[in-house]
Amino acid sequence: MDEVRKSLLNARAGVLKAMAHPTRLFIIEELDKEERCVCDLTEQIGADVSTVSKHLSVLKQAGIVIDDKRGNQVFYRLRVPCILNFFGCVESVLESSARDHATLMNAAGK
Amino acid sequence: MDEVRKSLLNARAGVLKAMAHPTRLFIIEELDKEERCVCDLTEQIGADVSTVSKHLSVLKQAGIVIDDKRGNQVFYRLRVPCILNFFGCVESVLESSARDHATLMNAAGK
DNA sequence: TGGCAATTTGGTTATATTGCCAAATAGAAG
DNA sequence: CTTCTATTTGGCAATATAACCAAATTGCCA
Repeated sequence: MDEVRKSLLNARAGVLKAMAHPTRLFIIEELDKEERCVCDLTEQIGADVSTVSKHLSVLKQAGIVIDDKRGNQVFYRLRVPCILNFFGCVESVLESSARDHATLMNAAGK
Repeated sequence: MDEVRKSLLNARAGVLKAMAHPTRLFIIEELDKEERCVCDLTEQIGADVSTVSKHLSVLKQAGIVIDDKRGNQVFYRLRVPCILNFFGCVESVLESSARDHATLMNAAGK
């Protein structure tokens, strides 16, 4: 496989991998509404602050969010809002899976 | 966090996780062109057949591809072509990362 | 039927991820 | 300057992924 293509695929996979976690998807959705400080996200998520902080650093390193320190709080926001446009398609994957599953169940006489 | 929302986030993360690997992205791109048998993909990828087969089963279980056995070959194709629409956005994440990185480098006088 | 070709599955090892706790940092406020 | 609050970092244990090899499976075809 072409070296250029390989590194492009690696880069893309990196972005997807950063998104591929329920907590991080939650963060992305929340940040799409408006910026949030770590403390607010932590309260919403209900996990340890250090855990949330690490999720945020994964998103940051992937280039998905950007941080802004004001006072002793750090506010995060989405850098690339188009990210959420993807979910319509993800949803259609989920729906067609469910549909096929139902079809199979019917075919099986359940 | 709401239980319904939690399970939706889990489902979405599952689809993303299935995509978040260079080899699987490669497969998705190739299948977008036309269906392929495992042997063709294996040759293009240059990994062990069993490795490719496992990647395909990950994609299949996530509902991204569908398989069709004909003779002693198995052909895979995309179930939801819209998947590739996402990459424009992924690319913009990568580009803005690169741009910011360059900006930082300049600011640092490199 | 016996054997070949394509694919999947099981097993193993190496590596990566996740979540929590504890400790380190950074800034605000007294 | 000391303390309190917000956040990040380091470390650890549990779990998940990924790649390969070997073995099992499935369908052709002689």
